Amino acid sequence: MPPRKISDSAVRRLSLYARALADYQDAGRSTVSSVDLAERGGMTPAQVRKDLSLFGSFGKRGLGYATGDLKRHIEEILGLDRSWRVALVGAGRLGAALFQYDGFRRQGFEIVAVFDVDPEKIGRVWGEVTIEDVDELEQVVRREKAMMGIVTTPAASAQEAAEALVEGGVEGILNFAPRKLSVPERVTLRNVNLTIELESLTFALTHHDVEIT
Amino acid sequence: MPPRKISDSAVRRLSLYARALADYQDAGRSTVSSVDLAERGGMTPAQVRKDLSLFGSFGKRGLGYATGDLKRHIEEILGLDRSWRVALVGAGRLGAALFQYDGFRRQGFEIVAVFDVDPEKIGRVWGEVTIEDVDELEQVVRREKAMMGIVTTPAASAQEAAEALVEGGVEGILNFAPRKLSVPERVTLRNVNLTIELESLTFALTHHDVEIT
DNA sequence: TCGTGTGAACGAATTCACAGCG
DNA sequence: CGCTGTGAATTCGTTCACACGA
Repeated sequence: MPPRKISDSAVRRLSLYARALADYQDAGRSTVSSVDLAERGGMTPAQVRKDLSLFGSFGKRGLGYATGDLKRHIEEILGLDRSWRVALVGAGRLGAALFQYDGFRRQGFEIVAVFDVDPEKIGRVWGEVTIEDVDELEQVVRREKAMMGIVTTPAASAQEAAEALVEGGVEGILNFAPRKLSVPERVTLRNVNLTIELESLTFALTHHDVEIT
Repeated sequence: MPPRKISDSAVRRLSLYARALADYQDAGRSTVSSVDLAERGGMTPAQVRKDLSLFGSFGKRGLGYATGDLKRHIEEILGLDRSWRVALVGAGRLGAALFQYDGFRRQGFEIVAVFDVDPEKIGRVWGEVTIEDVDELEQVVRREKAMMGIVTTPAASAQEAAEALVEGGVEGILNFAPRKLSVPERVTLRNVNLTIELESLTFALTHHDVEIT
């Protein structure tokens, strides 16, 4: 039922729908229309319907979508109907912030291992996990069966971290280091570059007259 | 010389070019081709040339682009040839991580005020700034002439934070709260949603056979 | 009637391909 | 020759508009 190919932006919109549906559910709405979802997420109703129709026919004509039903469908599509074991490389401030971030746990992301190079940090206990030496990364990741890795190391060590994660068997990496990583084809890579986000703002403020699409 | 309109992705690529150029400069390369820049940033040479040509003719045929020159041009285009005063709302872990983040300072982003609601945190000193009460936000932001704001509050207080920032006179907001913010037309808004980044990964891992474009 | 689902139309962004200049 | 700059071609994503079913 999923299509052969899909745009990343469509996938991200699914996440937005899931969140909006959770809110509607909390508000006691048993049914929502594509118009509802659209204004909630800042897109058009047609886009909502198109996105959803890629995966099936979840709505009822004249009525809309059943809130809980659609939410479950989307969560299943996104793979959120299970928990995900995650390894975190880099126990700096950003790593700590992500480790604590409640939104992750709530969506079923479980950080099962944390790594750093700093002897000062190795051995410290964060909640249920003990910070381990990156030298142990591959074997620990394999032992803990982590499927995804998050890289918050400095740029210089990010590639090394990624390679160890791949060796350990992760299938996806979320990279916060400002550096292009090379990973095998089979491993999915997503980058978050905080500097670029701010620079996209400065461009807009520097060129108020330019429309950014 | 800037076009009437430009895609956000093109702007973000400019940031990537700037970083790549800095690296080439450090490596002593006085000239780079669109092919060099492309493989460094994971795009095509044609795209690099198209992006740059939107803002001028910076290259020499048969030679390529002068590294330092092009870097300066791009930094000017992005507005990085000056410093930016930034207000940070939310002194939690993520706020702390961003406050410390060296990449920001290096690009000329200066966090000149930090706010929180927690009486425990208010009054604490972070480097050069003292954490202040969000009640003071508007006047402090105005006094400090902050042009941009970063929101790292919980979702529930994010809209309020954004409104106070706008009242204080900021022209751009970078929002990390998982919540759609409404701001006046003239204010530029960028969102970073960490959960969506991870969910975009879980989708990919759940549908290995689906090509994500 | 209301709102979905979807082929068709549109528009935007990327890639092609080559003329032109150093 | 090598590589840029750019119109033309193409691909991709979004929006339109309406048939259809509840």
